[in-house]
Amino acid sequence: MCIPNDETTWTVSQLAGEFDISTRTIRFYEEKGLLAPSRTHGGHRLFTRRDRARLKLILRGKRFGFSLDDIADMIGLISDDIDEREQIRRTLHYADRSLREIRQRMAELRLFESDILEMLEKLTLRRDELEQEEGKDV
Amino acid sequence: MCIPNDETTWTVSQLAGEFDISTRTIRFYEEKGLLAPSRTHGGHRLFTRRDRARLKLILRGKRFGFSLDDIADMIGLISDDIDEREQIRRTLHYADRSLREIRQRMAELRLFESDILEMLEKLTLRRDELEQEEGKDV
DNA sequence: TGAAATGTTAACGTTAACGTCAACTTCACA
DNA sequence: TGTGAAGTTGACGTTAACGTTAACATTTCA
Repeated sequence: MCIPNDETTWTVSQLAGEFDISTRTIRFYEEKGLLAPSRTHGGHRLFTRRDRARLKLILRGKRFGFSLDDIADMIGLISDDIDEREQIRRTLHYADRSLREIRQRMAELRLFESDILEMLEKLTLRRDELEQEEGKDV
Repeated sequence: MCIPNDETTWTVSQLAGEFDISTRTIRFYEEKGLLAPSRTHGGHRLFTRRDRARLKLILRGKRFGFSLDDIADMIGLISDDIDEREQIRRTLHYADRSLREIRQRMAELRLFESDILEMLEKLTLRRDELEQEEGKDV
């Protein structure tokens, strides 16, 4: 009746290897409340498919210049002291903001692209100009 | 014969105000070689339309998580110790790389968007589920 | 089963990107 | 022409995001 639960798990170093970051980085994200992996009996971290997806999101956010605090807002901080409905409400709220932010960045990225293209064009022209001069001079 | 040169200039605080950054930030960018405004007789910085465009590019790059060193590569550091052709060659080289990088980010941004959308959808479902339960319980 | 690999927390170190004085100079304008 | 606003260069302070080391515990596998 239920979709069979995928019980695959990962260790810190496995995830660190996969995403090319240090284990320290992952632990740091947990310190900041961005991750909350479960533990083995001995206390070792155990990452589920859900934790992995969250890490992926964090790293993606980082690549766009969002601070860890920004990202915490976006994905909804893990707070044990509020109930699930409130948690969902918060996350939905920030998800909405995030979407707008992302679309804004998308537009900016296009501007950035055209800036670079323009620069490229001008420099190419200037280069050709210099080559002309050289042709005469030398 | 030539396009009339637009001689508009700006002071540090004018640009700082326009882009909502501190004058210190602008000076810092100059220290790093990212900007090279001309000076008045007295030594005050004077920004041309070109300098302003460069600053805009720097800030745009920053918003995508590029470090100042990355950006320096992208727009071509200002080095007096090489000639213009070499300068242009370098800048063209990095501009090319930058374009690829930018397009890569664009694709990632779309992934980011769909991640958030997916999360939004799931949470909305879960919320509705919770509301159903509450309807029964209370 | 025992030892090498991998994990843990705690604490201090590092670096990029500025913020914040201080002491002084230049600019704009009444 | 003088005075307040704005600018200048040091120099040191701060913060986010980890790196690094130490001292110890747990896992894994021959």
